[in-house]
Amino acid sequence: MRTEFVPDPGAARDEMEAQQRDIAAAATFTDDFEFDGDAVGSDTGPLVAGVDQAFLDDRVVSAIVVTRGESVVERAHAVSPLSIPYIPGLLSFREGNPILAAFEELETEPDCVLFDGSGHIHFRQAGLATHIGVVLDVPSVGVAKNLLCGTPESSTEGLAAGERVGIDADGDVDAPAGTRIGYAVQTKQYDSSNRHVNPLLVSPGHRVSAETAADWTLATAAGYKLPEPTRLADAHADDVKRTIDT
DNA sequence: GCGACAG
DNA sequence: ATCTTGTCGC
Repeated sequence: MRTEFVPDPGAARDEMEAQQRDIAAAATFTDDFEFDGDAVGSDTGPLVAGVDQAFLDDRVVSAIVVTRGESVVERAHAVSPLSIPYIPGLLSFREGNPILAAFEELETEPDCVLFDGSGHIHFRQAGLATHIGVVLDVPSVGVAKNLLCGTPESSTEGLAAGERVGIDADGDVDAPAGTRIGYAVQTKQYDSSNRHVNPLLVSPGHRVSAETAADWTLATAAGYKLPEPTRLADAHADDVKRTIDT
């Protein structure tokens, strides 16, 4: 674990931003290995983990669910106190350590981790998925429901399931304009209905390319908008939260 | 000064 | 993220 990159909620804002630039420099937005879509659906394929959180008053439940093909390999969670409020662009300083606490409870070593939030799609190219991915030095992907920054190369409205639209860096991103930082990914869509499903905003966290990040998302989606590992982690976090109550 | 902004 | 029942439309 890269302890020098562990987030410090007590740091000053400019120090947090400086650390994010260092993390972006240490991150890799290229593929570490070949992506095998068929293997992902196999029971002998890669271990994919989903991470999600549920909130209480001033505490947070961080849940991790590791899957391999159709089966769940392991579930883990941690309950932690929240030290700072949510600040756009500094999410990892609020939720990073709680997530790392859950990872300490995890025995499995995932081949890829799906985080709820952005990775490369970030003002300083170091969103939650990138930050934690670099700290743990594990291939990671950021899966968000809303776009933090960047500009779609074309309309992301009415995409069919399986389609993707590139998201490029703009003036809000600390990267050359036009740099491909992610994709709007349509994992689910109603074909014969008036209803619409908004695409997910996917970006590489660490050790994966933007294209592969989108591939992982589509390969682990199973009929629902969210990738299966993420859905399961979401449900697990809620279960634990209900057990604790208020 | 105003707007914009993952969870 | 969270507070929450019904309700619209496959």
